[in-house]
Parts: sequence; structure tokens; C-alpha cells
Amino acid sequence: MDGPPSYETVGRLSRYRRLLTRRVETGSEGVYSHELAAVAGVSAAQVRRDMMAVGANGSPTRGYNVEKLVECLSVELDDPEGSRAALVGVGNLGRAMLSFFQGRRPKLSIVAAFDREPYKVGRVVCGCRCYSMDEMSQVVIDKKITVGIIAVPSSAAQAVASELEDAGVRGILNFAPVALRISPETFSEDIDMTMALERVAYFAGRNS
Amino acid sequence: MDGPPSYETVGRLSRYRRLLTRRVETGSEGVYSHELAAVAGVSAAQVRRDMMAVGANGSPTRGYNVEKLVECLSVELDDPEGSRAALVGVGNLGRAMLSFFQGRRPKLSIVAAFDREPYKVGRVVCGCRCYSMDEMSQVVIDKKITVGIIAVPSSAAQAVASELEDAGVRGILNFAPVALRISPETFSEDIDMTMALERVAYFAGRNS
DNA sequence: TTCACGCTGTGAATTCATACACAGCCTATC
DNA sequence: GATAGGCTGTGTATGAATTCACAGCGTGAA
Repeated sequence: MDGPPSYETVGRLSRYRRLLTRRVETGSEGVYSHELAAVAGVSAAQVRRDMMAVGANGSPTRGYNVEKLVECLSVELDDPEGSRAALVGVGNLGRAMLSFFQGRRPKLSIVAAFDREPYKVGRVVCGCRCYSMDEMSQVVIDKKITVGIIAVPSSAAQAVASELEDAGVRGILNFAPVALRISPETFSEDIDMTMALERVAYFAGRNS
Repeated sequence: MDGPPSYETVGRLSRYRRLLTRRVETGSEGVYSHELAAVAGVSAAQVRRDMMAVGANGSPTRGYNVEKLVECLSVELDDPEGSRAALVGVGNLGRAMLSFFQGRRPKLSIVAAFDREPYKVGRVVCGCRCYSMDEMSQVVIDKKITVGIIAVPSSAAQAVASELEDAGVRGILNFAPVALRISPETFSEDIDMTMALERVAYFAGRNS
């Protein structure tokens, strides 16, 4: 199981880093796989496998050095030149994404937002400048944006995705409940909240 | 592969239903597995397996009858008595969930919202009444709420989850990036948007 | 009537992710 | 110095989900 970290692993690495960053502030030096596993909600064996994937190694007696581990995770997760993301659709969901991301990560930031509504254009929302949709391609190119977040209605999602792709975006986080047709070069991840809620309702009923 | 539909399958069933509901309006009668597969973004074989899971059957020449299929999916997905959900945390994310759900499903609706901010309490947000956090247990019990949506800051998430569970909730959709400690009786699904964005950024960089 | 086509339904194979289980090692203790 | 304990690192097993591949069948055409 060598080679690049898998889809699932990358997600957990991100979670580990966030948890460890908190821990660094409390001043603890070492962390055992079972401790990290407990706060991350996974098994200890899983944690150790994930550590293998990033080449981190711990000592049987001290566990993993927290600072080194954060460093190691960051080397794996972050693009050395940083990644810039664009948000398309400044509705409730878009603002939620912006406020989550207010300067959390030095190497990953949302540097532009786009919306169709004229009264939003030109304003600064949650620390991010809002542009008109017409400016999208140009801004994406100028700012070297490689990640797009689609938070527009389903009917507009495909057009936005295509335009982002043509402008050079190589990863898309899509909240619209439609299957995007994009080139296999471009990575995309869908988050379908309606589906998630229906699923929870389903299994809630089954467990009662 | 008999027995109850799996986690992944249930998600897709929800998606199929939404896509088919649109199609019903256009008046088409039958649908082939490869057609549904194309719009859902999965393989044809996957669609047929999922159809097996709900006991739907199609004809080799006409495909699956759309109306019957929607009916069949609804029988599987919906609780006959309906499910009621509570939203905790009426921030941007909470409002996004509410607006997504404005009367979409007859058998699944968000019937109450809760927030700590006094100025939100008593107001109606996106068609949903907002209560104070103090009223949570009582309202959940009174309205027979079985599903909870946690859209509060991480620091408050565990307390909310425990209180919901004690009040009878059996399914939780959690947007806070923490691992909830809940009874195994209760189903929970986590949506971690920060993690998702970091993952997209990771794979975007890798493909460029 | 016969034939060929295209789709469904499904056993079997494959791929992927997770959990198990233990050898090896380092430290602390006696 | 010897010993015991506990954690890491990893081969192996298990389990889940997806895809492959094809038999069976109903329909429309010749």
C-alpha cells in the first residue's frame, strides 16, 4: 500500500492536521496513534496506516512528535506555492464557506467570489471581494485560481463548471445536486446535502 | 446481495428519485438503466443493482416505468408516517439547509430551528420557526422529531448532539468538524466542508 | 415464423478500504 | 544486565462496493 495517499486518506490527513493544530497550542509534545484515533473518530490501526502514507514515523515510547507531524502533513497536503480558490454563488451556502475559511490556512484561501446579483458585485463579503459573473474567466486566470466552489442553483452549475475548467481550474467542489460533465483531468467532489439529509432520515427510522 | 439497501445505495436512491421527479414532468414514460446512469453520474450496472435492492423491475424493451419507479423509491425511502427534522444553529449554513428544503418533500421536513442568539428566537426564518436553545428538548419531544441537523460551532456540537439524543433523535447530520460521541443506536453522518475543500485542492494540484 | 438486437437481472471477479494480529523495538524498572 | 510492558510498523485477512460478463427474454424486422 505505497504510492500516493488515496482519496479517503487525504480527507483524514486534513482532519488530523486540524486536530493536531489545536493540540500544539496546548503544548503537548507527543501523541499516540490511539489518542489521535479517539479524537478523529477512527481506529488506531487506521491512524498508523495513514502515518505510513505520509512517511511520518513515531517512537514506541513517545508516540508521534506533534510538531513534526503537523509539518509532515502540511508538506503532503499543501501545494508549496499555495492554492487559490474561487467561490461561485454568494448565497447562504457561499457565505458559510467563506466564513469557515476566514484565513484559516496560509496555503489555501478563497481569493474571489462571483455572483449574478448586481447588488452583491463590488462588495466585500466575509473578507472576500465579490465580482460579476462576466469577470469570472479573467479573474480566475489573473489570480491563478486552481480550485472552484460551485454554490449556485443546479440549473447554472454545468455552465459554471465548464467556464471554470476552461479558465484553468483543476478541482471543483460542487454543491449543486447534478452530475457535472467535466474532463477526467479535473478532479471534482460533490456534496449533496439533500441526499445526506434523506439518508440520515432513512437510517434514523430504521434504528428506532 | 439481498437485505436492506446499504449506506451508499440509499444515497443514490435519493438522487435517482430527484432526477426522476424532474423527468416525470417532461412526460417520458420509460427510462433505461444507462440513461439514468448518465444523469446520475454512475454506471449502468450500478443502477440495475440499485433497482434490485428496491425490488423494482424493468422490461428489456421499455426500461423502467418512471412513475412506478418513483413510487417504489418513495416506499423505500420515506417513513410512512413522515420524518421531522430539527435544525440547530441558524447561521449561514443553517439558512442554506432551510432554503434547500422549502417544502420539497412531503414526507421529510424541517419543522423547528434553534439558535442561541436572542434576536433570532421567535422569528420565522425561511418558513421555519426559530426557538431558543432552552426549548430544544421539549420541542423535539412534542413534535416527535427524529432527525437533527447540527450547524453550530464545533465547541457546542457535542452538547447539542447529546441533548438531541436524549430527547429521542435517532439520526444526526453533523456539519461540525468534530467526532461526536453518540450511542451506536443513533445514526450519524458528518459533512466536513473544510476537509472537502482541502481534498479538492490536493487533487487539483496533483492533476495539473 | 425465424432471427437478430438490446436491455434486464445476476453470479462471479475485482478493487478498494478497513481491521486484525503480531514481530520488533525502545524504555523503564528491578 | 535482564525483564516486562506498550507502542509502532506492517503482512494478512476480512468485508464492502463496484464492475464485469453473460444468460434470458421480449420485440420488431425480414
